Amino acid sequence: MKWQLQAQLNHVLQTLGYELPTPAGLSFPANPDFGHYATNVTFQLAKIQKTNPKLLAETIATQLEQSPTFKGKLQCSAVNGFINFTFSNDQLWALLTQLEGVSFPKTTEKILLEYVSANPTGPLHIGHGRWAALGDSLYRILAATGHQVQTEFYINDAGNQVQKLYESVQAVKAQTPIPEDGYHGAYIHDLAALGDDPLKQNLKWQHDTLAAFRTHFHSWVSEKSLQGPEKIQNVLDILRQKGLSFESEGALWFRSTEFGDDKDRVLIKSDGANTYFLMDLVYHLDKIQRGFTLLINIWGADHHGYVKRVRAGVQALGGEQFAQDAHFKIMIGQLVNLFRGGEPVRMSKRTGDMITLQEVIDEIGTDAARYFLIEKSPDSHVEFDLAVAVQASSENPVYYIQYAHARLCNVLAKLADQGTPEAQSGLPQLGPDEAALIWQCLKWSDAIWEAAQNLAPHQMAHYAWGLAKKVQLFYERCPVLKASPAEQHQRLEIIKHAKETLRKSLDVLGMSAPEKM
RNA sequence: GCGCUUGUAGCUCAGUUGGAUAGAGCAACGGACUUCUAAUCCGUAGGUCGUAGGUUCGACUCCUACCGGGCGCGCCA
Repeated sequence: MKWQLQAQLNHVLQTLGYELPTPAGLSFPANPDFGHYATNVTFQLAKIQKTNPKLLAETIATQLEQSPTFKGKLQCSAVNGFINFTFSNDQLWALLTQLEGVSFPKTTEKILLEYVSANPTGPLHIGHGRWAALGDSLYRILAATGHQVQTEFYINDAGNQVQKLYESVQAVKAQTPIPEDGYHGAYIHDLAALGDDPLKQNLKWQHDTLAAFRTHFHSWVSEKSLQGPEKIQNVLDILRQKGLSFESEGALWFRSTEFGDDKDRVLIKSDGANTYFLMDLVYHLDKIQRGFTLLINIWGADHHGYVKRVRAGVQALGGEQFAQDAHFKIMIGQLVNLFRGGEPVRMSKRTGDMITLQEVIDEIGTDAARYFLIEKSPDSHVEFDLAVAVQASSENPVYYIQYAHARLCNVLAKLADQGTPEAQSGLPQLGPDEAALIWQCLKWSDAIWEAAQNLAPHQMAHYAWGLAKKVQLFYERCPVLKASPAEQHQRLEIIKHAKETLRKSLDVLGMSAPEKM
């Protein structure tokens, strides 16, 4: 909605002869008295024209309201120098009932979203859960807003860590001590007992956990599959031709300092082995060669030191285009601290190892786990209390949102039994709680579009909560079953839309929308 | 030491990219159950936005310095 109105607004301002330095933007006023949308374009204009923003706002507001585009459709008023836009209740009703689907601005980027990409050397932990919730919700949000997006899991199945995994499992089988720098978790003993290829088994476990977490990937790319000599040679050739590699101390280096890295990085070690970094460059060039124009990576904060060198590499290989954040985004998620009833939880009671994502899912369920991991901005360090997450109380927003959905389903079911009211002629008389709920539903497209633009799934968690709040209020104050036929008809329309919007909101969060609770 | 990140109500966090009187939830206190499912709703209280400067019509937001938290600084992956 917003971008369409924004486009209209800019068009009208242009025809009125106002020259804007940047297109006028719309925002949601914090105070509901200030209408549904607001613009501060008057402040920018006043600066250029050296006039008083308040007077300017009054002039423009009048002009806008009289313009053919907005006349009779939108109330435009000048307050404190802002211009506020308000839909009448009739207009809200029309928007709700006449809206046929939602169209988003066209996008042309081909997006590859890579996330989790855990080492196949052990079980996933709660941090992986956060990247999984973040990545999968982001995928759902991007897909729902018309983006071309694919998700991918990169398997680090080559190199020392995997070697150590094999050695550790082998040691247990041979009943010899596990090497000092090997893996010592209880799961190593499980792997030894199972007898299968430990790497494949770990991958299966990870895959199963991610599936239980409702997280799905279009592709799983193995590091091994990229080890063909021609792919590696290709990367080395490009760097050499651009004069970005050099030999020193028996190793081959990438001159990443050329692109702002703190120091140059080794590509081929003096013992002749490829570094993990070189393989990552091969992988990223492969992404670009597959035709993706926007790469998004989600990494844990413990890898942020790696950002500069990979950016440098991608810029060197993919060209200037990929130097821009617009084409290569690296999202850093802060780590998660687990608690249970206020006490820190690090270790699993069962195994004594780091508590796994699977154990968290088993304990609190996928819905709650996903909500609490997605609720906060990726930049914030999450303090996640497992005891709160399972509480069936008002302390728990998961139930609050799902309960709102279940309540609406219940009313709809009862209404279906008792017979739905006939459509009424004439315009509905909307009360404030009805209008507020309608507006919250209409804002869904703005909310999801902005969450997509900002790569910020947590904004959808807040939106969903806000919608649930409006639903609960409506439920308290606007009975449906006992309403008069006219009221019942309009309320039925509203809760049908509200239910569907709640369901869509829960869906992009990867949460279920129960019909009964 | 250097780099990234973070600091907002007692607690957990938002803050629409520089706008209007800084917002929610929980906890606290007071109220509402002959209900469409009380897993709910209403009200009250709670703040020098880490500190100090700077930029401008206007700063939680941008810049600088300092203080505190987290993480990272391998020819590991």
